[in-house]
Amino acid sequence: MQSKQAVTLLSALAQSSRLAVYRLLIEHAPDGLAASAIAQKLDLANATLSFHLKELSHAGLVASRQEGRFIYYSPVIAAMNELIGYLTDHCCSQSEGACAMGKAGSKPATAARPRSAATSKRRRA
Amino acid sequence: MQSKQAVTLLSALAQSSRLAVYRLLIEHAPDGLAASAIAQKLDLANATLSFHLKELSHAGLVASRQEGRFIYYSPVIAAMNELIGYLTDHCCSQSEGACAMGKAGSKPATAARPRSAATSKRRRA
DNA sequence: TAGATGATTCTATCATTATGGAAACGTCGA
DNA sequence: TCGACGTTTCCATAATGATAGAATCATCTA
Repeated sequence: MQSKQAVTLLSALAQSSRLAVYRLLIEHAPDGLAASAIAQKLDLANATLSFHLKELSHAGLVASRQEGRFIYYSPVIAAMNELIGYLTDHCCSQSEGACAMGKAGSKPATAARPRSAATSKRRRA
Repeated sequence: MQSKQAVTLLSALAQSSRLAVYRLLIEHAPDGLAASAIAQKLDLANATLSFHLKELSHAGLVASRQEGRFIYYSPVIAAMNELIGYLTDHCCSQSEGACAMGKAGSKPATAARPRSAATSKRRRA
Protein backbone atom coordinates (compact mmCIF):
# COMPACT_ATOMS: atom_id res chain seq x y z
CA MET A 1 0.00 0.00 0.00
CA GLN A 2 1.31 3.40 -0.88
CA SER A 3 0.77 6.68 0.87
CA LYS A 4 -1.91 7.91 -1.46
CA GLN A 5 -4.05 4.92 -0.69
CA ALA A 6 -3.38 5.31 3.00
CA VAL A 7 -4.53 8.92 2.87
CA THR A 8 -7.71 7.78 1.16
CA LEU A 9 -8.46 5.26 3.88
CA LEU A 10 -7.54 7.64 6.67
CA SER A 11 -9.71 10.37 5.19
CA ALA A 12 -12.61 8.01 4.94
CA LEU A 13 -12.35 7.18 8.63
CA ALA A 14 -11.45 10.66 9.83
CA GLN A 15 -15.02 11.79 10.25
CA SER A 16 -17.13 10.98 13.22
CA SER A 17 -20.22 9.86 11.34
CA ARG A 18 -18.25 7.63 9.00
CA LEU A 19 -16.21 6.13 11.81
CA ALA A 20 -19.46 5.43 13.63
CA VAL A 21 -20.88 3.80 10.51
CA TYR A 22 -17.83 1.64 10.10
CA ARG A 23 -17.84 0.59 13.74
CA LEU A 24 -21.51 -0.22 13.53
CA LEU A 25 -20.89 -2.36 10.47
CA ILE A 26 -18.07 -4.15 12.25
CA GLU A 27 -20.47 -5.03 15.02
CA HIS A 28 -22.76 -6.55 12.43
CA ALA A 29 -20.18 -8.27 10.26
CA PRO A 30 -20.18 -10.19 8.13
CA ASP A 31 -23.86 -9.86 7.25
CA GLY A 32 -23.87 -6.11 7.40
CA LEU A 33 -26.76 -3.75 7.77
CA ALA A 34 -29.22 -2.15 5.42
CA ALA A 35 -28.81 1.56 4.83
CA SER A 36 -32.11 2.30 6.48
CA ALA A 37 -31.04 0.44 9.61
CA ILE A 38 -27.80 2.37 9.74
CA ALA A 39 -29.60 5.67 9.29
CA GLN A 40 -31.98 4.81 12.06
CA LYS A 41 -29.38 3.58 14.52
CA LEU A 42 -27.10 6.55 14.00
CA ASP A 43 -29.87 9.11 13.49
CA LEU A 44 -28.62 10.31 10.15
CA ALA A 45 -30.60 11.74 7.28
CA ASN A 46 -30.83 9.42 4.31
CA ALA A 47 -28.96 11.70 1.97
CA THR A 48 -26.24 12.30 4.52
CA LEU A 49 -25.78 8.62 5.19
CA SER A 50 -25.72 7.86 1.51
CA PHE A 51 -23.00 10.44 1.08
CA HIS A 52 -20.90 8.86 3.80
CA LEU A 53 -21.49 5.34 2.56
CA LYS A 54 -20.31 6.39 -0.85
CA GLU A 55 -17.15 7.76 0.69
CA LEU A 56 -16.54 4.58 2.61
CA SER A 57 -17.19 2.30 -0.31
CA HIS A 58 -15.17 4.44 -2.66
CA ALA A 59 -12.27 4.06 -0.24
CA GLY A 60 -12.84 0.32 -0.28
CA LEU A 61 -13.69 0.09 3.38
CA VAL A 62 -17.21 -1.20 2.92
CA ALA A 63 -18.93 -3.37 0.36
CA SER A 64 -22.57 -3.49 -0.56
CA ARG A 65 -24.96 -6.08 -1.85
CA GLN A 66 -28.55 -5.72 -2.86
CA GLU A 67 -31.28 -7.86 -1.43
CA GLY A 68 -34.61 -6.89 -2.77
CA ARG A 69 -35.22 -3.28 -1.98
CA PHE A 70 -32.54 -3.28 0.66
CA ILE A 71 -28.87 -2.63 0.16
CA TYR A 72 -26.72 -4.20 2.80
CA TYR A 73 -23.38 -2.73 3.69
CA SER A 74 -20.62 -4.72 5.30
CA PRO A 75 -17.06 -3.89 6.27
CA VAL A 76 -14.09 -4.96 4.18
CA ILE A 77 -11.69 -6.31 6.75
CA ALA A 78 -8.83 -6.62 4.30
CA ALA A 79 -8.79 -2.88 3.69
CA MET A 80 -8.52 -2.19 7.39
CA ASN A 81 -5.80 -4.78 7.60
CA GLU A 82 -3.85 -3.00 4.92
CA LEU A 83 -4.23 0.28 6.71
CA ILE A 84 -3.09 -1.11 10.01
CA GLY A 85 -0.19 -2.74 8.23
CA TYR A 86 0.77 0.54 6.66
CA LEU A 87 0.65 2.39 9.96
CA THR A 88 2.57 -0.33 11.69
CA ASP A 89 5.23 -0.26 9.04
CA HIS A 90 5.67 3.47 9.40
CA CYS A 91 5.20 4.09 13.07
CA CYS A 92 8.42 2.41 14.15
CA SER A 93 11.62 4.29 14.25
CA GLN A 94 14.54 2.17 13.19
CA SER A 95 16.54 3.11 16.24
CA GLU A 96 14.00 1.67 18.62
CA GLY A 97 11.38 -0.82 17.71
CA ALA A 98 8.85 0.85 19.90
CA CYS A 99 5.80 0.01 17.93
CA ALA A 100 2.67 -1.83 18.82
CA MET A 101 4.12 -5.14 19.85
CA GLY A 102 6.59 -3.82 22.35
CA LYS A 103 4.13 -1.97 24.42
CA ALA A 104 1.08 -4.12 24.83
CA GLY A 105 -0.29 -2.08 27.64
CA SER A 106 -2.74 0.43 26.35
CA LYS A 107 -5.99 -1.03 27.49
CA PRO A 108 -7.38 -4.40 26.59
CA ALA A 109 -11.02 -3.57 27.06
CA THR A 110 -11.18 0.05 26.16
CA ALA A 111 -14.81 0.93 26.43
CA ALA A 112 -18.08 -0.82 26.80
CA ARG A 113 -18.34 -3.00 23.79
CA PRO A 114 -22.01 -3.96 23.74
CA ARG A 115 -21.92 -7.51 22.61
CA SER A 116 -18.42 -8.11 21.53
CA ALA A 117 -17.82 -9.91 24.81
CA ALA A 118 -14.10 -9.53 24.26
CA THR A 119 -13.86 -12.86 22.62
CA SER A 120 -11.16 -12.35 20.06
CA LYS A 121 -9.55 -9.38 21.61
CA ARG A 122 -6.00 -10.51 21.62
CA ARG A 123 -4.53 -8.08 19.23
CA ARG A 124 -0.94 -8.79 18.33
CA ALA A 125 0.79 -11.79 19.77
CA MET B 1 -9.00 5.74 23.47
CA GLN B 2 -12.43 6.91 22.45
CA SER B 3 -13.75 7.63 19.01
CA LYS B 4 -13.36 11.35 19.24
CA GLN B 5 -9.67 11.01 19.89
CA ALA B 6 -9.36 8.50 17.08
CA VAL B 7 -11.00 10.91 14.67
CA THR B 8 -8.52 13.57 15.75
CA LEU B 9 -5.56 11.31 15.05
CA LEU B 10 -7.00 10.03 11.80
CA SER B 11 -7.73 13.56 10.62
CA ALA B 12 -4.22 14.62 11.43
CA LEU B 13 -2.81 11.85 9.27
CA ALA B 14 -5.40 12.03 6.52
CA GLN B 15 -3.58 14.66 4.52
CA SER B 16 -0.73 13.89 2.20
CA SER B 17 1.59 16.61 3.40
CA ARG B 18 1.06 15.75 7.03
CA LEU B 19 1.45 12.05 6.44
CA ALA B 20 4.68 12.79 4.59
CA VAL B 21 5.87 14.93 7.50
CA TYR B 22 5.09 12.21 9.98
CA ARG B 23 6.80 9.54 7.91
CA LEU B 24 9.82 11.75 7.53
CA LEU B 25 9.97 12.29 11.26
CA ILE B 26 9.70 8.56 11.83
CA GLU B 27 12.72 8.09 9.62
CA HIS B 28 14.60 10.52 11.81
CA ALA B 29 13.35 9.37 15.19
CA PRO B 30 14.05 9.84 17.96
CA ASP B 31 16.12 12.95 17.38
CA GLY B 32 13.66 14.50 14.99
CA LEU B 33 14.19 17.22 12.43
CA ALA B 34 14.16 20.99 12.51
CA ALA B 35 11.24 22.68 10.81
CA SER B 36 13.52 24.19 8.20
CA ALA B 37 14.88 20.77 7.30
CA ILE B 38 11.39 19.37 6.95
CA ALA B 39 10.31 22.26 4.77
CA GLN B 40 13.31 21.78 2.56
CA LYS B 41 13.01 18.03 2.23
CA LEU B 42 9.31 18.13 1.45
CA ASP B 43 9.37 21.38 -0.50
CA LEU B 44 6.75 23.09 1.60
CA ALA B 45 6.34 26.79 2.29
CA ASN B 46 7.20 27.77 5.82
CA ALA B 47 3.72 28.89 6.69
CA THR B 48 2.19 25.76 5.25
CA LEU B 49 4.53 23.49 7.14
CA SER B 50 3.95 25.39 10.34
CA PHE B 51 0.23 24.95 9.88
CA HIS B 52 0.61 21.20 9.43
CA LEU B 53 3.03 20.85 12.31
CA LYS B 54 0.54 22.60 14.52
CA GLU B 55 -2.11 20.12 13.46
CA LEU B 56 0.12 17.18 14.14
CA SER B 57 1.28 18.41 17.50
CA HIS B 58 -2.23 19.39 18.50
CA ALA B 59 -3.28 15.84 17.77
CA GLY B 60 -0.39 14.63 19.92
CA LEU B 61 1.37 12.86 17.10
CA VAL B 62 4.54 14.92 17.22
CA ALA B 63 6.46 16.67 19.95
CA SER B 64 8.79 19.60 19.67
CA ARG B 65 11.80 20.85 21.53
CA GLN B 66 13.74 24.01 21.05
CA GLU B 67 17.47 24.02 20.54
CA GLY B 68 18.78 27.46 20.03
CA ARG B 69 17.07 28.93 17.03
CA PHE B 70 15.93 25.56 15.83
CA ILE B 71 12.82 23.73 16.85
CA TYR B 72 13.08 20.00 16.45
CA TYR B 73 10.04 17.89 15.80
CA SER B 74 9.90 14.22 16.59
CA PRO B 75 7.15 11.63 16.40
CA VAL B 76 5.22 10.45 19.44
CA ILE B 77 5.19 6.70 19.01
CA ALA B 78 2.74 6.17 21.83
CA ALA B 79 0.04 8.13 20.02
CA MET B 80 0.43 6.01 16.93
CA ASN B 81 0.32 2.93 19.12
CA GLU B 82 -2.95 4.04 20.57
CA LEU B 83 -4.39 4.64 17.15
CA ILE B 84 -3.30 1.25 15.86
CA GLY B 85 -4.73 -0.31 18.97
CA TYR B 86 -8.01 1.43 18.44
CA LEU B 87 -8.25 0.34 14.84
CA THR B 88 -7.27 -3.18 15.73
CA ASP B 89 -9.89 -3.30 18.42
CA HIS B 90 -12.58 -2.17 16.02
CA CYS B 91 -11.63 -3.82 12.76
CA CYS B 92 -12.41 -7.34 13.91
CA SER B 93 -15.82 -8.75 13.60
CA GLN B 94 -16.68 -11.02 16.46
CA SER B 95 -17.83 -13.75 14.16
CA GLU B 96 -14.47 -14.11 12.53
CA GLY B 97 -11.29 -12.87 14.02
CA ALA B 98 -9.98 -11.81 10.67
CA CYS B 99 -7.90 -8.93 11.78
CA ALA B 100 -4.23 -8.28 11.40
CA MET B 101 -2.85 -11.04 13.58
CA GLY B 102 -4.87 -13.96 12.40
CA LYS B 103 -5.01 -13.49 8.72
CA ALA B 104 -1.57 -13.21 7.16
CA GLY B 105 -3.09 -12.97 3.75
CA SER B 106 -2.19 -9.58 2.38
CA LYS B 107 1.39 -9.19 3.43
CA PRO B 108 3.68 -12.13 3.88
CA ALA B 109 5.87 -11.15 6.75
CA THR B 110 4.62 -7.89 8.06
CA ALA B 111 1.26 -8.85 9.36
CA ALA B 112 2.55 -11.78 11.29
CA ARG B 113 5.56 -9.96 12.63
CA PRO B 114 4.60 -6.37 13.15
CA ARG B 115 8.11 -5.20 13.63
CA SER B 116 9.71 -5.50 10.22
CA ALA B 117 9.49 -2.49 7.99
CA ALA B 118 11.46 0.00 9.94
CA THR B 119 14.79 -1.52 9.11
CA SER B 120 14.18 -2.50 5.55
CA LYS B 121 13.77 -0.23 2.57
CA ARG B 122 11.15 -2.35 0.90
CA ARG B 123 8.09 -1.47 2.87
CA ARG B 124 5.72 -1.68 0.00
CA ALA B 125 2.78 -4.01 0.11
C1' DT C 1 -50.45 -1.14 -14.02
C1' DA C 2 -50.28 1.60 -9.59
C1' DG C 3 -48.69 2.42 -5.05
C1' DA C 4 -45.44 1.87 -1.30
C1' DT C 5 -40.91 1.64 0.25
C1' DG C 6 -35.74 1.78 0.22
C1' DA C 7 -31.87 4.13 -1.59
C1' DT C 8 -29.38 7.37 -4.36
C1' DT C 9 -28.59 11.65 -6.87
C1' DC C 10 -29.35 16.59 -7.57
C1' DT C 11 -28.88 20.89 -5.72
C1' DA C 12 -27.95 24.54 -2.61
C1' DT C 13 -25.96 26.14 1.57
C1' DC C 14 -22.87 26.33 5.27
C1' DA C 15 -18.48 24.98 7.48
C1' DT C 16 -13.93 23.53 7.47
C1' DT C 17 -9.39 22.98 5.62
C1' DA C 18 -5.24 24.10 2.77
C1' DT C 19 -2.13 27.37 0.99
C1' DG C 20 1.33 30.91 1.08
C1' DG C 21 2.82 36.01 1.18
C1' DA C 22 3.82 39.38 4.52
C1' DA C 23 4.67 40.68 9.02
C1' DA C 24 5.94 39.65 13.72
C1' DC C 25 8.37 37.06 17.16
C1' DG C 26 12.64 34.73 19.26
C1' DT C 27 17.21 33.44 19.41
C1' DC C 28 21.83 33.72 18.23
C1' DG C 29 26.57 35.72 17.25
C1' DA C 30 29.13 39.86 16.89
C1' DT D 1 22.59 46.97 20.28
C1' DC D 2 22.35 45.22 15.90
C1' DG D 3 21.34 42.29 12.00
C1' DA D 4 20.73 37.52 10.38
C1' DC D 5 18.16 33.62 10.63
C1' DG D 6 14.50 30.21 12.00
C1' DT D 7 9.82 29.93 13.07
C1' DT D 8 5.21 31.22 13.85
C1' DT D 9 1.09 34.08 13.34
C1' DC D 10 -2.00 36.97 10.63
C1' DC D 11 -4.65 37.35 6.75
C1' DA D 12 -6.99 36.52 2.44
C1' DT D 13 -8.08 33.26 -0.97
C1' DA D 14 -9.18 28.91 -2.93
C1' DA D 15 -10.59 24.31 -2.47
C1' DT D 16 -12.85 20.72 -0.25
C1' DG D 17 -16.24 18.58 2.81
C1' DA D 18 -20.74 18.05 5.33
C1' DT D 19 -25.61 18.46 5.54
C1' DA D 20 -30.24 17.64 4.11
C1' DG D 21 -34.69 18.77 1.28
C1' DA D 22 -36.56 17.48 -2.98
C1' DA D 23 -36.54 14.79 -6.93
C1' DT D 24 -35.38 10.54 -9.02
C1' DC D 25 -34.43 5.66 -9.51
C1' DA D 26 -35.19 0.78 -8.26
C1' DT D 27 -37.70 -3.01 -6.35
C1' DC D 28 -41.45 -5.30 -4.28
C1' DT D 29 -46.56 -6.35 -3.69
C1' DA D 30 -51.09 -6.37 -5.23
